Amino acid sequence: MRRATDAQDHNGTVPTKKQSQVTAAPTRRRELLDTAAEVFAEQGYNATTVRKIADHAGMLAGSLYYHFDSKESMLEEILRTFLDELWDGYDTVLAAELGPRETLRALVTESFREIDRHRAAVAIYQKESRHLAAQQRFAFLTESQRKFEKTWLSTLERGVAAEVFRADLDVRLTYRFVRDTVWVAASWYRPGGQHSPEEIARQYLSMVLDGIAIRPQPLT
Amino acid sequence: MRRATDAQDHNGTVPTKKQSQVTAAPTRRRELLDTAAEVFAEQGYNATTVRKIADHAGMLAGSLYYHFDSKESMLEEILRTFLDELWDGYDTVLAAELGPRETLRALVTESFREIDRHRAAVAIYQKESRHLAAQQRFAFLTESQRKFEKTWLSTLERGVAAEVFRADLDVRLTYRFVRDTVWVAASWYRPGGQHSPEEIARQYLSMVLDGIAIRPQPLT
Amino acid sequence: MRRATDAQDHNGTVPTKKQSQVTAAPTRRRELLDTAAEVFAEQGYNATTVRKIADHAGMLAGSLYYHFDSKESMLEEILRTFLDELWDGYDTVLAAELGPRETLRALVTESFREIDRHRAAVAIYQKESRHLAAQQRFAFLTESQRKFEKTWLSTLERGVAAEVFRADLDVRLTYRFVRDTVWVAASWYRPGGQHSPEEIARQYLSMVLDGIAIRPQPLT
Amino acid sequence: MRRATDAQDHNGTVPTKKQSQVTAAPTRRRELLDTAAEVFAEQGYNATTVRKIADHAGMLAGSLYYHFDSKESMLEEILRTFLDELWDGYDTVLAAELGPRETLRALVTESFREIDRHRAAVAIYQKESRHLAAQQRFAFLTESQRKFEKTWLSTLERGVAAEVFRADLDVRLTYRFVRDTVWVAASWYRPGGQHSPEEIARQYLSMVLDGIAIRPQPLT
DNA sequence: TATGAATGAGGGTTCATTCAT
DNA sequence: TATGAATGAACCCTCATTCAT
Repeated sequence: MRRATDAQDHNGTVPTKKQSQVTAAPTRRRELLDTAAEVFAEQGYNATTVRKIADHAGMLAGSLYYHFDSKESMLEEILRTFLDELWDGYDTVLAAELGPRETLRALVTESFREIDRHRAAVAIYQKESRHLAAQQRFAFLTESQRKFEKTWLSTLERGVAAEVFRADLDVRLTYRFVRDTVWVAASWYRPGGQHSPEEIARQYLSMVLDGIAIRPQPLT
Repeated sequence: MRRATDAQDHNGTVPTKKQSQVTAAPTRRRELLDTAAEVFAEQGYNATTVRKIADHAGMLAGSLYYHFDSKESMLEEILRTFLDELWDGYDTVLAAELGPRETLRALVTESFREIDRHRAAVAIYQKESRHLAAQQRFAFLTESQRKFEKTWLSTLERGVAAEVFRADLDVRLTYRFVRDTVWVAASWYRPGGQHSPEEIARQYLSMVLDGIAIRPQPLT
Repeated sequence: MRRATDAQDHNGTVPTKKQSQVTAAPTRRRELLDTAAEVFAEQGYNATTVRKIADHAGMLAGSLYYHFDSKESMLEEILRTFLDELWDGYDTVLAAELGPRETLRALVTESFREIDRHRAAVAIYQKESRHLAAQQRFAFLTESQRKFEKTWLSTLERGVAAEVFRADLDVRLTYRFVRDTVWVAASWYRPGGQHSPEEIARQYLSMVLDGIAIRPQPLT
Repeated sequence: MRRATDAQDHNGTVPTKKQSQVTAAPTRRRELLDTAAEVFAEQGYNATTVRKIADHAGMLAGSLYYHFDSKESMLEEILRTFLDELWDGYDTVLAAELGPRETLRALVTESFREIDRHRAAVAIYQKESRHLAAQQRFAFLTESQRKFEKTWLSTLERGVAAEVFRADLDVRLTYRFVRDTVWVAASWYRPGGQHSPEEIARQYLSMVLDGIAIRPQPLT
């Protein structure tokens, strides 16, 4: 867990209380990162020039280097911030030690909340994480993914053991199914739309758990 | 002649439907496109240099321009070829005028077959189509997407009307759910793996239709 | 900072009519354009590499793109600036509504002054305008040429009507004769040489009007 | 006078009688050179790709290399052929040892005949000779130019001495005036137009010798 | 004689980055 | 903090040329 700059550690967990910090710097930093994330998400990391980010932020390209070491460090900070917060949420859920079905429900809901909060970051993660993972600097992505997989797989397995989830399905396949199903939503989700993250979570869970087909009425 | 031919021998022998004449030119063209698609899929279109493609093909960067107009035209041909074939398959399915449930089953199965055949192209489509669609040249992507949406939505609606699919779900949400669920598979699918496309389709359909939860045994 | 400044100090201090404010930017721009024009004129536009221009300007090739959009846009600006100034001069002459002979004299003199001021641009115009005119971007060349032709032809015709110019010559031929005769001078003219533009104009006019042959003494 | 290929010497003087030679080769060679010259003249040597020439000739770029060593050798042969023929004509004129006025008349007429015969070559010469002259390979251009200058200057000087040409003009200026005046005609001349080369020569000579102004009627 | 395919040396251009002000 | 100008590496692409067939 090398960190490019020290400043980073400081605002990793300042999401809800904004202006509380006296120094304006972290706020500006966050604004710039949000701007960058938005552009990265829309155009792709590679296709995004530093100039475009600067344009959106109303400054010149060179000026960004007063705030950040490099384009890549911006990307890193965006993804790290997102993942840190995601795991805060997940860890809280896991700490509650609910049953498998409730755990799954809670994780999915938490995921949609993160999509709501970090839509851009999630979209970036989706598109870029695979080839970024190759770089040493982004090893934390791989690590997070591993934790992620472990968390979900074990939840699913607990569910199968408890006869809450079907046993006739390939667990890895199910895992991918659930995982993708949730996260890809970031590609079309627009915060402030007609569905709240919780409402979307409810519908998704309903589909994932019970399917989209009407069940044949059993006997009656 | 490095990796190119490896990927080649696998799905390279598709010209069964196209030109029976084994003219060298089209073959070489296809080989190069397959190579390019592989690299595009792995590293992203923007991050892929023409040089890298040429390396994989065992030639120099400039030599590619004997066969193609530009890097972009390679991308275009890759996507077009894929979509053309996809719609061949879909249209055949639709022409059969099956019931909604069977149509959905057939479309999903066909989709996984396309993923099997054009994994790289699908992955590229997934990652790049959004921002490519802005360009006039790639307008066909938008058009295809529109047809796609219409096809799936109407199938789902027919199913709801026929009381085959649940009526309590937002249809657009369901559409996105099913669509994404299927296509994202391209991001992890590896042809020649332990599951055949049909087997994966079967399991996916089972999850999508009936959910992953065990149904509370009625009566007993 | 090699040759650029040499050529500069010579005709570089022209901004008397433009912006009195000595903002650095426009000056730099002009310096670079003068450098580029010099190289274009000497080696031909196509044979001139952007790197050569940069070398002459004492910078790297890429740096030119901070100031200009492209090599072509440099060419465009060079030609446009020249033609704008040329027409400023011509229009002033025409506005004076002199007789045909005086008009011709004034136009020729003005032309040599422009050659003196914009020798490089004139040389470029001479060599490249024909095939540039095909491009939409350089349509202004064709337009200027049309105005040019109209101006000269009408002056000649007025002169013929007024029995100042010979009537036994093909007017178009005469037009080309005068036009070429003047402008080709740019190919050998060197500013600061032994003849001032006005002196050259005088001699040229003498040849054009009265010929190089000694007239048979008419009776006396 | 180095020559790239031997074949060259053979068709230097075959212009009028085409198919007389048994071997078709030289004819093909000449055709290709004519094609090349046309394209060079229209688009400029540097802007002309070998492919364009080949297109015009109905073959592939590589095939030209069966006939010629290089693009540059084509250019060389085009210019050499033209200059050889030009000097044939000039030398004939000079051998006649006419008076200065008749010599000038004959040289100008001969020049227009060459323009008629080798329009493309003349245009190329006009545009490219300056920067080609720097290359060792094209030293013959400089040499020819020197001879040219000597010929014209001495003719003019003889004329001044014989009180046939005006003495009040700078001879070098007059030389350039006459020279340019004639040759630039290649830039607009179209063979087969309404004026024959001889007719154009006559009018040009009239302008050059007597001017375009009406002489003030002396006494009467 | 001509083709098809490839080479390899640039050429124009982009862009992340630097740095003096 | 931000700007303006420049760097330098890399990128896409072009093109004269080669060569086996």
